[in-house]
Amino acid sequence: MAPRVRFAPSPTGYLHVGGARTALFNWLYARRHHGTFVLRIEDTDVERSSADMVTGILEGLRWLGLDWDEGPDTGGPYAPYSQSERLDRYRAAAARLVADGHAYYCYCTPERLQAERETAEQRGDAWRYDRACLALSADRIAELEAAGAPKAIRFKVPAARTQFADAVHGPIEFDGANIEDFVILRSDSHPTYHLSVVVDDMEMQISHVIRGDDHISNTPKHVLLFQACGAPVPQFAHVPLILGADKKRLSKRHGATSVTEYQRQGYLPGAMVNFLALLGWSPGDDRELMSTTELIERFSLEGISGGNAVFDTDKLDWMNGQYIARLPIDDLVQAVEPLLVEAGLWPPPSVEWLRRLVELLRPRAKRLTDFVDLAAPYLRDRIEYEAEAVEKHLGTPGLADHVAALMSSLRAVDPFDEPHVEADVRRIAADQGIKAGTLIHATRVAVTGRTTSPGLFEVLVLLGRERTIARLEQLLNFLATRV
RNA sequence: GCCGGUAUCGUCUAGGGGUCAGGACGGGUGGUUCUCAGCCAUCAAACCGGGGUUCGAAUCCCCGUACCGGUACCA
Repeated sequence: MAPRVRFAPSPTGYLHVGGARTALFNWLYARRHHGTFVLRIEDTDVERSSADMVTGILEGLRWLGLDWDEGPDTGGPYAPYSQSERLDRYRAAAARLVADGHAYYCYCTPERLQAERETAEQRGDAWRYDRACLALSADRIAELEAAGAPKAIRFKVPAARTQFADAVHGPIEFDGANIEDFVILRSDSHPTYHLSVVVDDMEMQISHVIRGDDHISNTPKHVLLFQACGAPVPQFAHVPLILGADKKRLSKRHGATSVTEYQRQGYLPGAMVNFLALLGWSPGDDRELMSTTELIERFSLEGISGGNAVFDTDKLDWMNGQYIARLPIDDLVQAVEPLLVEAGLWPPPSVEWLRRLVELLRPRAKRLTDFVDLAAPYLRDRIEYEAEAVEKHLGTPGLADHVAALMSSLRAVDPFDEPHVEADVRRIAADQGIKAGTLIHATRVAVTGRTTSPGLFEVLVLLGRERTIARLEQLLNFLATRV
């Protein structure tokens, strides 16, 4: 049977890279096995959830190319896909559990529970709910009801051991004695996470639950709930967490954590997906650069590592550079264009010209945003000389004469292409009795203001004769004022 | 504290009773060259510790340690 998996983010924040990876693993699994990828919004925490966050999460997933078959916007056979619209189902399920004897009403006040925990803590003990309300007499219950006491519903955890098979960790077992009678329905009649996930996974026929490692200790509760509801228990796969460089859970302190932020910083979605896929998963061989199609073909739950993984920005940068290098040139130009516009580096002389510029700059860029700085000298009229460039390359005695010689020679070069321009520059250097490198470096400063650039002859040809000469002239003026 | 998980180069990982313990990022060195980047070559770099089992353990078992997660009327 085709698997049904789901990604169930809670819209209490943006799409975190950890969440994105969980979504990716689910998506890859669904696509690999021709199953269904369901997107469900877990917004039972009304206080902390917001519609904007939902929008942001959907946008992040779309940017990564993770499309869902059923979800809050697309609908599907098990709609609605937002938990806030499914509250009646949770209440019904909770009532059923009470009726079946799997759950019971609890009138304990949060204050009392809190106090118990604190005193236990002081003794150094763990405190689990003492089942006070399980033993309530009928009279007492009537009394509480008459007084209108608020009541929650707790699940009656059996004493037996609960076991489940985890696709990445193998068999995991918990002793019922270590699991307290957890609340499934709050006194305000909103479900807790445990109830809502299970009810939804059950109703939505989810076959595989692929989620973060941090849910392992919740899983026995969920297994118990599935069983109490008489539903089949899905296959679980708990994927390790993503850590920062200091091995702490990845957070704002470590830099960007939201996928939107990575998008803004100039990472390509393909690179992001490839990188995330390799964080905690391996195809089993040495392949690193894989297209989404390949990822789908090779993905398996067995390939997921058991241990947490550190998010290595250096490797992401490398990978992004690889994707930039392989992107079809027109796509790359299109991606860079808005950044240049935004930076006021617009318009270029022509589309072909811009394409050539991007081609020259491409191997030097790790992120799309790098193009802005890289391209700046070519898209501005005035060249500003960097101090280091002046110091290193403009101090040659008699440089003005050499530059003047080059300038007049360049006026006559025909055609103005790389081989001819190169031959010309080298000839002038020889005529002037200086090393070609000296003239090349000075010319580079003239046309870019910098010490580094793509190959000089390519740059000169890109700029064209007129602009090259204008910039050499600007250099001459600069040299004149400096003496 | 208790419960659960994890442990191979700095990082992501492959492998798995006998291997030169492989790859990638990052780092070093060299080559290409007008610079930078890229590309190519090359080097350094790891099986958490202790006990078993075994002819042989990094691999299997036990213990310990470290790290991570959970321990809510959050998700």
